[in-house]
Amino acid sequence: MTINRETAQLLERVAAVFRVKEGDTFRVKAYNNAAAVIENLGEPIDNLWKENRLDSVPGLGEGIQKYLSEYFTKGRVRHFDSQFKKVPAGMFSLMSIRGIGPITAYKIAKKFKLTDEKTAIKKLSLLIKQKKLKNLEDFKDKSVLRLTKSLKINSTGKGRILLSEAFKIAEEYINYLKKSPHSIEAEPLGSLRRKLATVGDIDLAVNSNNPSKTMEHVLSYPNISSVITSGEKVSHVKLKNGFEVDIKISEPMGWGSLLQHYTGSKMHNIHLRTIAKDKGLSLSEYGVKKGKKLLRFNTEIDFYRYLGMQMIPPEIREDGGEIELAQRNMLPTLVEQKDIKGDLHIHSDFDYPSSHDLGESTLHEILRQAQKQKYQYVGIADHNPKITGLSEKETKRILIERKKYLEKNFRTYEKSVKTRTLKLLIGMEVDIRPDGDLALSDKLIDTFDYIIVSIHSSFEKSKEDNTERILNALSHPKAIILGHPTGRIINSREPIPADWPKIFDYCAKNGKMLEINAYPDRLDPQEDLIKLAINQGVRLIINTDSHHVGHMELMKFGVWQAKRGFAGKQDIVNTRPLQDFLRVLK
DNA sequence: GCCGTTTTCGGCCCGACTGTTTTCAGTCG
Repeated sequence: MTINRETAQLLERVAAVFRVKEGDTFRVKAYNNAAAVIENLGEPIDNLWKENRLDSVPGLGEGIQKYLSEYFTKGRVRHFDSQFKKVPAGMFSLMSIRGIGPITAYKIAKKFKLTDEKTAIKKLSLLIKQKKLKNLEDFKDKSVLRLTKSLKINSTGKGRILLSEAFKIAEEYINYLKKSPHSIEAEPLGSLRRKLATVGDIDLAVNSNNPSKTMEHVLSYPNISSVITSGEKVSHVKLKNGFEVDIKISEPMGWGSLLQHYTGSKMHNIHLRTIAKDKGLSLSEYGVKKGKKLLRFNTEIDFYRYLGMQMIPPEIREDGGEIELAQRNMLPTLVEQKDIKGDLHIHSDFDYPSSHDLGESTLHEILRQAQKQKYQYVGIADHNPKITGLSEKETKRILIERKKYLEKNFRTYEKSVKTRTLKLLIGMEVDIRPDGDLALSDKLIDTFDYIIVSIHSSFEKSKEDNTERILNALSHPKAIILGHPTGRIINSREPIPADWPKIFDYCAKNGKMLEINAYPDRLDPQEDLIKLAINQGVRLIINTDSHHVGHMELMKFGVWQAKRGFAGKQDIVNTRPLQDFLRVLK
């Protein structure tokens, strides 16, 4: 569990205790809100604490900040522990089941003395089998049935998944939805539409002239394994692959409002509502209420205009300053996929004793794909040869052979397609070693057009050490790109700590580029760091880190990540045409 | 507990769906 999830869960639990033990629902809301904010943070919350930046997070006030400090220092919070003593611990695991909130969880856990988190769900299943749950007032047959269903789903349910995975599932469903004669259009909603690196539930919307017929179509999707809830406007289903999908239906008149409302984020919408309220308006998924009159909106542009601001692109609707900019008509024009003119981080299938994994596609395949994507330049950046067991002389021989291989294949490619519209750059991705040295001698590095420097080992080093390592690596004149800067692997490796403002300052002053790595389980760096880098004047480059020709199409994920960091075309170096780009490279 | 270009007190987003109910509480997003 990541530190952000762990911290969010702690606060959610405190909120749950307050919910069942006290009447103050606003305090509950404050804790839940703080939990949500932490969960969606772009960087580890304990990093913020270490740097005394907790007060920069909206939703964390004096009180919760104090508790968090105690938590990170001592590993526990006295005040929280005393709250937890008031309830049977089993209630917390029960809350992970859909349909069970704090109140139901408490009721069940108390009645049946479920004091152990680890066994509570198992015991609940047993109680249902033994038909003992009906002993609980309010719990009639239908409730038990619903619970049984949820429990079954719970055991096979999945957590947050990669954007790329959610995207694929959503795309298939959307294609199906569009086939209904009554549907006009279908779109993703929520974090999927905002292009968050990970997605919890998949939410979709259909614009329809005949909602009831369309809902029938929605529920007839062949990949559904069970319908969890279904109403006339909203249904929630579970697919055969285990993923849950929410589908909302709107008539054309209210399409813009629905799309806007369910795209969120929650914090973005709450901020909009406070603005609306000041104008005497009230917002909902149906539109804007002015007194008793409901104003509906066909498009999101109309909706935002009515509130007195520019249309805000979904990718930046996180209440991270976008609303204030939109009100002043100062939103940046964000970078688009069509702006990208090259990709400098591609691994080829040239076979040699490499320090890390080789690519799987030939140069011809890579070049063909690059042309398909209308690129003007392509950079091959294989990993450096391994450092143990190879003499400098052998390494040199490998690199010469590789260069010959790439150049020769490039020439035969040009001949075969009879065009010269593509420029090949020969680079290399060179490891930043634990001590900050590069894994290739200066002399050999000089033979490349450019190198990308990346950390591939010793991820546990301190913030100071990492900062030194990176600055040292970037000091080489050919080291112009810092590859996957934080090294995070989503759901498996945390980003490394480093003094990013200091590193960005160095990059800005020395023309070094920060890579936005488009590979879906990296999407590195996170949006907050992209924002910071742009503010410090750092040049960015979006690369795919392709190890297969198919990966080159993942560029869109990097573009979306850049957008989430408020990046405009001018901030991204590989939007520049070839000659311009080559000047920057020098 | 959080928050403030009317406020350091007094507000705190809004609605669908479900189950068990004749008006609502709990849960979810």
